[in-house]
Amino acid sequence: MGFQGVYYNSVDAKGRASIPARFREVLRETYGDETLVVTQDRSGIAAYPVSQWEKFLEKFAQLPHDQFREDLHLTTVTPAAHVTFDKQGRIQLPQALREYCQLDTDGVRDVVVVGGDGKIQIWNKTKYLETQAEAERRMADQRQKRFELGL
Amino acid sequence: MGFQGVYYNSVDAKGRASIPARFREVLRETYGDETLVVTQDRSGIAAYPVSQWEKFLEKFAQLPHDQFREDLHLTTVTPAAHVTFDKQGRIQLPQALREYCQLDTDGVRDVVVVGGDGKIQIWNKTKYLETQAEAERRMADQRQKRFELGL
DNA sequence: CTATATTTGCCCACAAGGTGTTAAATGGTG
DNA sequence: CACCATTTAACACCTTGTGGGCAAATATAG
Repeated sequence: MGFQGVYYNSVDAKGRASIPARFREVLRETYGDETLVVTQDRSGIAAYPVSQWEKFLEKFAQLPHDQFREDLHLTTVTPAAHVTFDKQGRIQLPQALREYCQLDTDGVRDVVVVGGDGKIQIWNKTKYLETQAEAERRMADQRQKRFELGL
Repeated sequence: MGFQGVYYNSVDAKGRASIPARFREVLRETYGDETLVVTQDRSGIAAYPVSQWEKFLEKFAQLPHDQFREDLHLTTVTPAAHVTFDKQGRIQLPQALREYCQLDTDGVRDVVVVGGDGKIQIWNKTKYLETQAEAERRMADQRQKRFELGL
């Protein structure tokens, strides 16, 4: 099983984020990795097992040199950083990424760590709740579709 | 017969909720499951027998990558957690879900556990009563429809 | 190039949260 | 009213997250 679940955590004054023990376990056991690659992702941070990230890089290298590749390079490849865990299971988030998802700024410390298969996402909690609320509002009109899926 | 009935229960200080013995029985005998998958559902928590949840996931995987799928992923797939019963028939509700349905916060402990076919719903009791009252108000205008159904 | 500040990593200790068990309370049923 | 099933309370134990101190590394200023 991949990364699964939503966890409310916080970053400390030094910009360290705790990654749920469960996720660390999956990282080791499913991916055999000890390291994550963190980068930007739709106003949040995405963290990938290194092995997965490397697979992505190979595909990326094959891309034709067009606008898409350039944009992807700028937004995703360039800001990426390899991070390792300290003894307490925390990773150090690069300052650039913290700024990018408006952490840090005036005492914002609450983050939401979300597992989505193959990757871990780290959100500014406020942003997460807003995004979620919007999605929910849109979903309200889709009861029939939900029902058809067995929910 | 599926899950049926309304039960007023409570969550303990650590966020565990008792699931009615009747429901546990149905879970075992009708679905052959020992585990539930809990997730968000319209400001409450929905709990599905794992087997049902897996069927849903298969259908979900087939969906085209559009807005609806993304919203469903964010609100339903992502926050899901597998939970098992302890000796007393309780399940541990993840913190994120408790917060989502405003449990826990300032000593709110009362929940309503409702059976709806194929799933179990867990509501904040206050919210449940409000929702119920609204539904009843809307129903007042539907006497004809009710009559046609033989009520 | 040296001195001073800032960041980063490492370690410890504490607090909060989760798990399991036992015992008491509650509520339905005969 | 008494019995039984079931839920709730209380407790101890373990895991996990969080904050702080300190030293090494890096950056900044003199």
